[in-house]
Amino acid sequence: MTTRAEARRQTESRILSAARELFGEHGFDRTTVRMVAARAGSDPGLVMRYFGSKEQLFAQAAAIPADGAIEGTPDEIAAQLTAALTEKLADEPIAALAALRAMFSHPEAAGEVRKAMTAQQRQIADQLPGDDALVRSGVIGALTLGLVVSRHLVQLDGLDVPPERLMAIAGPLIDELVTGSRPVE
Amino acid sequence: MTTRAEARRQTESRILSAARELFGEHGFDRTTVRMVAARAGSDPGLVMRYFGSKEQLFAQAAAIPADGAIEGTPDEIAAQLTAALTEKLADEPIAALAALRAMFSHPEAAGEVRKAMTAQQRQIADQLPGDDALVRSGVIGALTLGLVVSRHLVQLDGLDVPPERLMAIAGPLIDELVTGSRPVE
DNA sequence: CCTTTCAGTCTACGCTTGTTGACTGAAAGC
DNA sequence: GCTTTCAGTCAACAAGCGTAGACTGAAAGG
Repeated sequence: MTTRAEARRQTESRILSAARELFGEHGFDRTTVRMVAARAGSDPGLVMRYFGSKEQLFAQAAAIPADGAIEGTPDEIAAQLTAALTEKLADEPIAALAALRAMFSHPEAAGEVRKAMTAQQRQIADQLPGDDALVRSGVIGALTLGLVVSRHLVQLDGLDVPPERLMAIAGPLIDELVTGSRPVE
Repeated sequence: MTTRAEARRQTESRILSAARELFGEHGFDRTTVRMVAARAGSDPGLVMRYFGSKEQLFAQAAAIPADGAIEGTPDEIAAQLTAALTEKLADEPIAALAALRAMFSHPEAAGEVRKAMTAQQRQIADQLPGDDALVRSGVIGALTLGLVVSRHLVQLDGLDVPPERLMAIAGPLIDELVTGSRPVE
């Protein structure tokens, strides 16, 4: 027996999943409410009733999953950053990609991405040595973003290798950025 | 006296400029033919007649400006890459940004970006030492993309500094990627 | 059992979009 | 000077969009 409340919860959840998938695949503009409803085996009108508007549906579907706080000694920070990046390179981070996608076509979402990235970046910078810590942690963010986008979205040739091989190259860069050390000349 | 041919050239050029600006600002989907025509002081119908379709207009407006071939010894390559990145960080590369923006909402454009990046990346990899040269040159591309996007599009806090300060940090990373050297432990 | 509630469906609206084609008037060609 | 060409304008189109609201039928509640 399916109660009414339960049916509703399931439907809402199916809609949200479909929205996450489609926003991740096609971005905000090229995803229509009708597409979401169809994939969820539901109805456009129902989507509107449950989520208010396409805008609000997006806000819930593409809420940026906050990376856990990163803290500790520089060495520990480097390890955590490396682990987080490895994970992002391994399986497609749908939600994060949706957010990035949206940033480029959807002004409001851009603000969200900026806020999320800035917050994390400041938090990291506070724990790094050196007077250009904020810039360095910004470069870490840029490198991370660049790698994720280049691998998953652009599907750049050379990056189509196991995450471990990528990290063998990117890892030392992160270490260097965290500690502020210089490479051998 | 303005000849007819000259007037046409000027109009096409105005349309193309407006398209470049608007595609760069708002991406493909959120830029309408009417907006382009208005900014160019022209007419939507004329835009269609001259460029065929919005799609073709975009193709011409956001054609990715091929970076000049990069070649020489590893040291020379590193220098050229550094110079190119410095330039990209200094002034907004509108066309490239438009292409990147479009990539997130427009699958076909992603293919263009892939082609352009892949070509350059292979060309560089051929001249680098080491057996993981292709991966390293891919990471260089990712780092470049990440920095440009983070600075100009996300407008990330820490990266809002003079290009020289950024390059003081990113430059060594590129050197390291080019030569395949390891940082001091 | 009868009424109320509410998940889910269907239809249609107003609007914007890319695109087309008929029209106008001035430059080009003879 | 007369015809042809063609840059530029205007109005309208079909299609697709987000959204609203009336409707249906089964579960909930007394």
